[in-house]
Amino acid sequence: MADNDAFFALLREGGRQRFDKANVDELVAAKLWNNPCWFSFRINFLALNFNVPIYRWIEKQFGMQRAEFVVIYALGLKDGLTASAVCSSSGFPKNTISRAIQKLLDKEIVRREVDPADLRSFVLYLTDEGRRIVDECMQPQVDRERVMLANLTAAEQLMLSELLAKVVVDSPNWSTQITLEEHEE
Amino acid sequence: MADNDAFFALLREGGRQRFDKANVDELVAAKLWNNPCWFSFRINFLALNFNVPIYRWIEKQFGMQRAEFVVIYALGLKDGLTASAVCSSSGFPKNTISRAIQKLLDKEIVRREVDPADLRSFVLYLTDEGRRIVDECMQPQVDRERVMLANLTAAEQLMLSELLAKVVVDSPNWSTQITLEEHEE
DNA sequence: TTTTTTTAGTTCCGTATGGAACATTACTTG
DNA sequence: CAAGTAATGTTCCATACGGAACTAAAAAAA
Repeated sequence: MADNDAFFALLREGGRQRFDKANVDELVAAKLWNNPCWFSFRINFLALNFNVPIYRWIEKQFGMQRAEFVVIYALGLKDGLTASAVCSSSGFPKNTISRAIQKLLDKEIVRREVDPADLRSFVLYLTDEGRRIVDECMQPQVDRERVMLANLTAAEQLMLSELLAKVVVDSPNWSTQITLEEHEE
Repeated sequence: MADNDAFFALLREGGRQRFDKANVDELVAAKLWNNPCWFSFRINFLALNFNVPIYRWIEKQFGMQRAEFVVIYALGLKDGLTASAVCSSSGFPKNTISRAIQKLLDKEIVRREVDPADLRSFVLYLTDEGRRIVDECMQPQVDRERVMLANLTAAEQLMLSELLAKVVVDSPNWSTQITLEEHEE
C-alpha cells in the first residue's frame, strides 16, 4: 500500500458525509471524524454507553460489582470454570477476580470444588440462586443492545457481528506489549 | 419480524462457520458464539484489549492516569473545552474529571481560564508540554489499532468504521435508563 | 531424587474511584 | 425583582482497584 495516508483518512472519515450530524455532540463528532484512532474511540464509546447503565442497574438490583458479574456471566455461559479461565477471557487481574469470587461464595451465588487433578485450583459452579440472577440480568442487556443497534438494518447488524468476530478471533496474535522504541529511561 | 429468534441466532453466530477456531480460547469462543449479548461482548473485549496495554504504557511513560489522558486526548482534538464537555463526551463522572484536571494543572500540562460568558466554568487549553505529550501518545495507539485490525482487509476496515460510526451517531436517541419493569422494592 | 521455574489463588497496601453533599453562578418563572 | 431550579466544579468519604509480594502445588530441569 503506497497511499496509506489517503486510506487512513477514509477510515477516519468512516462515511461521515452520509450522516446527519445535527444531533451529535460537537466533541463526539470530532472524536469520530477527526481522530487518528477511529477504532478505539468507537469501541470505547460504545462499551461505556453499554456498561454504565447496565452495571448501575446490576448494582442497584443485586448489589453486585462489575467483577462479580463478570464471573457469573462467564459461568452462565460455561459452568465449571476456574478463576484463571475467567481472568484470561475477561482481562481482569486475578486479585480482582479472586475477591469477586469470595463475595459470590459468601452470598452463595457460586460454589466451588477443589479440582482433584490440580490441588491448587478450584472449579466454580453457579448455585440455583446464581443461575436465577444471571438469567434475570440478561434481559436488560439484550434490550440495551437492541436499543443501541436500532439504527442499523438487520443486514448491517449481521455484517457488524461478523466483522467484530473476525477481529476478536485474531486476538491470540496480538502482543500485549507496546513495542514502540522504549524512549529514554 | 416474525422469526426474530432465527435472526438473533444468526447474529450471535456471527459467521462462526467461517472461522478457524483452533486458536481461540474455549471460553472466548463461548462468549462469541453462544451468547445472547453478542454485541456487548465483542465491544468490551476489544476495548479491554486496546486499553489495558495502552494505559499501562501511558502510566509508565508519563505517570498519567486514564482520566488524565482522557482529558488531554479530548483537548488534543479540540482545544478550549470545558470540564463538563469532556465528561459528556467521555462518560466519566465529573468528580473524576475534576481531579484529573487538577493534576494536569499542577503538572502544567493544561492551563485554564475562566469563561467570561459563564463564571462557573473554565475553558481548558493544552500547554506546549501538553501538546507534546498528546502527540507522543498517539503513535502507540495508532499502532495498536493497526495490530488489532490486521486480520481485516482494507474494505472490511472501512465497512467496520462506517457501521460503528452509524451506531455512535445514533447515541443521542438512547435513554440512559434501564426500562425493565422495576421489579420489587 | 532434589532443585528451579511456572502456575493458581490470596493477601497487603497505597491509590483511584464514584456517589452524594456542597458552594457558586446561571437560568426560569411568578 | 425575588424565589425556585438547574448547571458547573469541588470536596468528602467509603470502597473498589490493581501492582507486588506471598503461599502452596505442579511441572521442568538438573
